Amino acid sequence: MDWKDTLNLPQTEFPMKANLVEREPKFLEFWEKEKIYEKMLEKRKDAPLYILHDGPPYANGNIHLGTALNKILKDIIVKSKMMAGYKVPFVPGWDCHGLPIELKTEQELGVKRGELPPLTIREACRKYAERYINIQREEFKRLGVFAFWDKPYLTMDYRYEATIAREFLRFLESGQVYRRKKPVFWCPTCVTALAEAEVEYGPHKSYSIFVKFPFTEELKDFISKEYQVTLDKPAYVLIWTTTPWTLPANLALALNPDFDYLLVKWEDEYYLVAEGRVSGLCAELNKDLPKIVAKIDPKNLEGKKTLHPFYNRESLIILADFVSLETGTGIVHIAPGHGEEDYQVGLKYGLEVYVPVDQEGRFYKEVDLIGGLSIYQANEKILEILKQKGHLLSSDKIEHSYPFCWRCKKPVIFRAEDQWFISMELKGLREKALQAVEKVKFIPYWGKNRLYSMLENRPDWCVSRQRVWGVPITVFKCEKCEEILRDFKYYEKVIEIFEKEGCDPWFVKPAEELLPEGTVCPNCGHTQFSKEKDILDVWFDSGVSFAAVLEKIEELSFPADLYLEGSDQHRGWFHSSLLCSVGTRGVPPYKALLTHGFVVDGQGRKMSKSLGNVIHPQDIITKHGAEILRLWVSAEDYRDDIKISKEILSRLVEAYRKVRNTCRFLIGNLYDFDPKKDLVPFEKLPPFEKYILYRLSRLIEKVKKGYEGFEFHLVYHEIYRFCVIELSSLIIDINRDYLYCEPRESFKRRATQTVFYYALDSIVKLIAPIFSFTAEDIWQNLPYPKEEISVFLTEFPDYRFDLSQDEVKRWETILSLREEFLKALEIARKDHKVISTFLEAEVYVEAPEDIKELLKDNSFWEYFLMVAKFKMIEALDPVSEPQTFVSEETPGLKILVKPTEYKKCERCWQRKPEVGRLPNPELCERCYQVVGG
RNA sequence: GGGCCUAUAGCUCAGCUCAGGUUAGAGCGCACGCCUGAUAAGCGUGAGGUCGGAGGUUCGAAUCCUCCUAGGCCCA
Repeated sequence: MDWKDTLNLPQTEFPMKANLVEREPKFLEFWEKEKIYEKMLEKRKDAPLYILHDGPPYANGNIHLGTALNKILKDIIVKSKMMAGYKVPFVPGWDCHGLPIELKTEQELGVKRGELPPLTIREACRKYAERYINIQREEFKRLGVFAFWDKPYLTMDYRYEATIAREFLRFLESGQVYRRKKPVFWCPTCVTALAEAEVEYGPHKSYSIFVKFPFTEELKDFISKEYQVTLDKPAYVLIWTTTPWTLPANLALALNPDFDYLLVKWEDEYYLVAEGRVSGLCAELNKDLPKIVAKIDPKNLEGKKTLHPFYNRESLIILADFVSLETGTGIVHIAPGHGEEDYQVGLKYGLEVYVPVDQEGRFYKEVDLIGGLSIYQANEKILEILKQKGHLLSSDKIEHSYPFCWRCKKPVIFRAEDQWFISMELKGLREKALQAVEKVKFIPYWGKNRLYSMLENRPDWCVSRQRVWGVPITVFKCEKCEEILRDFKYYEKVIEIFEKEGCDPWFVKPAEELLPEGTVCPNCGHTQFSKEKDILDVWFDSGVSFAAVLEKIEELSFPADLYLEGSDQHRGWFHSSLLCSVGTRGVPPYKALLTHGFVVDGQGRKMSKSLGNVIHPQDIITKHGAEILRLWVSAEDYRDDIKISKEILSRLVEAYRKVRNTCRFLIGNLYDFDPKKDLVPFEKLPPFEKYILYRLSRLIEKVKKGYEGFEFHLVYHEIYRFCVIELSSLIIDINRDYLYCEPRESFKRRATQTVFYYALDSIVKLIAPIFSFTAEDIWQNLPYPKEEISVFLTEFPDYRFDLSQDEVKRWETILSLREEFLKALEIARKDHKVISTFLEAEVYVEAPEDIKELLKDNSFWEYFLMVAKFKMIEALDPVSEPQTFVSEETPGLKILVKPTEYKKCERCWQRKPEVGRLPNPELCERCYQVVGG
């Protein structure tokens, strides 16, 4: 007969193949239909709040692996915190305003800047953002992310726009905002100022010219007298520049006060250069070493003047620390209107912020010689003029790193414009921000250092943009005396309008309709006011999200427990949020900051179209399922860069199958188990089962700790390892005989099932934040009554199964002895070929005194090693028995494996002495009893 | 060019930042073998690392210091 029918084989509908790609949407549907996330929150309505505040992705384009990684990490936190007993309302957001969308929209409409009225563009931008919000929302949902998808926050919501304006006014009113001409990155193509974040660097070909600034008579005299030299030939200060077009704006020449300068004679002319550059210059200019005429202390020259190389005016000699010896002549041409450092040092010397170039990069008509030319045309013309005047020493071209506009990819320039700034100093914003950093917890710890040094060094925040898709800088100015209205009372009406209609009206209504009736200038009594035209930097929009979201939405609270973004956000959102919050509330908007790295390919290189190594989330979802993406996010240590490759994915797929299959085996063997009545109390369990449960409680401990410390890769590895070792390779393999062959109700079988029950119950909950789809799949297939309709409505297990230290040690020794026996058995099978399966083996062992005690229970070891016979004997002789295995790990341990003579029980396949001697010759005693003779 | 970070077996990670100390661990993959009552499964054994490189401190360094190389983020 076929004894198979008498066994308790596993039974389950839970499929081995997950078919994730097809089945994931069904779980998404289930979660949505059953409102699982809402129920989670409802269930924890009185639990302590945990606020993870979503950093808004830009509402443009599809999601990529970086955004997917970010949202999955957040989801793992939302779910794990919730299952650890917190209430975690997660409101997703989108950043909607800004140049990229405005440019895209113009492109789609086929128009250029300014060709359409602001409201038309704004309307189109709004539609564009909406479109991508919907796309991205679906993509995020597909990842299995739980959130308030139906009520996200959008920076273009009317109420949000009103908040942005209000928060700006707080800065204005508190005296932290000023307007000043200042060089900023300026894109002449897009005709706008750019934020630092909107500029990218790349190689660029520029001129490389050496220009002569003639000494004034006064300077000649001074040097002649002071240094006892006769300047019988023309004398010049020599400078090097890559931007000839900035020469018309030159107002000064800067020397480093710490360098020595030389007056040298080359051919028939005198030049002033830094001593440290002379030999370098000779090489570059292909000249012989010059004759040194005098060594000059730059401090003596401060305040002296040269002539401009082609205009009839002078250029002031000044001192500046930033002048270096790396390139050029050690003397820097200063144009305060066209460079940040130039501007800074210009302020110190009281230089004018002179800008002869208009918004589109053309010289103003009234500029001599080059009026009306673009800066590129001017480059050529200036070279010509310099040559003509004999003031061009050398001209060449070089390739170097240069800033480009992140949208149009064209080179940008530095150009001073009237801009609005939030001051880092006026009200001590920098100091307050630095102090606030001290109060924040950083994960990893070095984030603190990074944010700190950025705040320490950053310039004032230029918040104005000359565009329309954004929130206006709500400032009224008296048309007569130019007084700015700073008091909030002048703006209450506008804010109210914004709340109801958004900020469109600002662009079309006259000032008097936006101001409270009867407003008069507090300074001069005038009644006519003008509106500011610029809009706010988008970083300000997202920077005030704490005010628009955390403070406004009832379920949330300020400050947040956690902000979680990529490491670039130290200069982005982490930074702007901190400034906005500290500047208006005096405290940081977050208690902790968590940073992750960037997604790179298998070789650690960044993903780029040009390298052709880009992987899209969609590729992985349609091939493996979103679950694999979630595993990837959890398995990798996000503090470093996060690698992804085909090999990494295939390892994840295999790990996934292992976990799934292990759970499937547990499910299949619990089909007749009712925890209510069949559960064996821990104290009554046999030692091995107890040990496994002890290991399970250690796992639970580690996993919870892993979640708490945001170390998800440890969670992943620990759970995976537990499935492989403790479950699959140990108790499942060893106790399989009990499950299949012992009577259903037997103690041995119920004891094993008890372990399975605890293991399955724990694992399904512990993996849920990561393996969300699969945990739900398992939950829906549990063979016993479920406590909740979804695994997400449960909490992490808190079983504690303790063993004494001695008992744990004992088991560790038993397991290492087991490894020795397995080695011996494997050698007997593979090398000596005396057995083919361990079930056929007889094991004889000679043991050292200290472990004899552990090896004396023959039937335990027969069960534990799954062998036919186990026997400890006094002495084994490797000489007479050359097949004896001598342990290296455990000195004195010798093992001899022999094939058994016992016959195989046809039911349980174990070899037993009594097989053949019972009424049923095919069976062993146990099986004979079980099948009832 | 500057700031911060990373570099341990083919892959993913432990160990290492603020305590330096036995032959550097795990799982997967790979090779070989077993099983065929988890079966597009399962079990076993084995081979893989001069801890990115070079110096230094120390009786002793994957762990501390310096420099270099490669890569990432941010800035110029």
